[in-house]
Amino acid sequence: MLDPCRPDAFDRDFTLFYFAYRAFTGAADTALTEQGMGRAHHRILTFLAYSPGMSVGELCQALQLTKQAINGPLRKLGDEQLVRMTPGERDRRRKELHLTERGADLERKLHERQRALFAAALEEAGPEAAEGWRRILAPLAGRDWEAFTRSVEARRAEGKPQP
Amino acid sequence: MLDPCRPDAFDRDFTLFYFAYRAFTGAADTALTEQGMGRAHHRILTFLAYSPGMSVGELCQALQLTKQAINGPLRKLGDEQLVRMTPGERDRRRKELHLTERGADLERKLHERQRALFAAALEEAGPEAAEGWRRILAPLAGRDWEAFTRSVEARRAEGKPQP
DNA sequence: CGGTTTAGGTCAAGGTTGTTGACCCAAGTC
DNA sequence: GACTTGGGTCAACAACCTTGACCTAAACCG
Repeated sequence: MLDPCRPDAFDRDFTLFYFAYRAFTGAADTALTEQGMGRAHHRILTFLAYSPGMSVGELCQALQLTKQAINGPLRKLGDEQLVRMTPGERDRRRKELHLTERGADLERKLHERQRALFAAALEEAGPEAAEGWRRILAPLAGRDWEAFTRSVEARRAEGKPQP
Repeated sequence: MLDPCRPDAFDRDFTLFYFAYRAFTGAADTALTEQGMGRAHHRILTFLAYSPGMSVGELCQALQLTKQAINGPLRKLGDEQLVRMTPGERDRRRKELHLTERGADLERKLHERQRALFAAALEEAGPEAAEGWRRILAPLAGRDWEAFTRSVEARRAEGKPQP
């Protein structure tokens, strides 16, 4: 099954990956540009939608950006009432970040099309398609992804008991 | 099957997408940085591996970059004997771009790990995983991808008869 | 308690990477 | 011969991110 010399089929997958990612982010980016925002804002919204309650530092680590780079976009999102920042209960130095109603709405709007495309692919190709996608991407994403999801679930587990 | 309000499962997929893409490009980028190259060089190699014979203009369109932005990286790749540029047969204004042996070697090295991960996922999850991956990504990639693959196949069909 | 570490914010300088705009040549088209 | 097109080049500029230094407030610790 494995051609050791050159499994050329993958060349196509690599360019497909590139196109898909660019379309994925590009659509949201152009929508945001009209509101004076960009890639960074998009990413923050995406991450907070999946993982509410992150701190600034965790966000920096997840996005691999410095705090200086994050500060501008994050402040703008706060000013626009899209992200709420509350001091942590146990450690008030931490800022816990959450989407506001408006922020969640915007995130939904940004990914409306992508969700629809995902859903359509599931309808057409069945849930195995989504499973296949995850089984390919997760190994590609590697340790960073594992660490990230672990931290997300830890936060979730911790938040549930005392809401 | 479709929750119209918020099919929240996809939030996770979106962050996974981000991590996977970053890991995918990041690995190659760091490898290239040591040789004074970067993202753009990586993309050019990837695209030429899948689609040999592209012209400079087609490459610009595929990568959505201006000719000024492409010129530097492309020249460097030529200087390093990684890419060969030959005037087109029918239209000598066009430059037809191909990987050299060394270029193909480098591309293989850059994607070695990704190929292995793909292959491992196929071993483990079966070919449906790769099919699922493509059935999700292709709709996401949209028209640009369709147009691109069409042009690639047209070039292939044209090149075959008279090599 | 007082010293040290940690989370976060801010200012400044610098680099990389891309853009637009103008101008050029050589090769094709009419 | 006039015009268009593929490609190259120079220059100015903008977006974005980096490093590095310095600051506050809160937490930790002997």
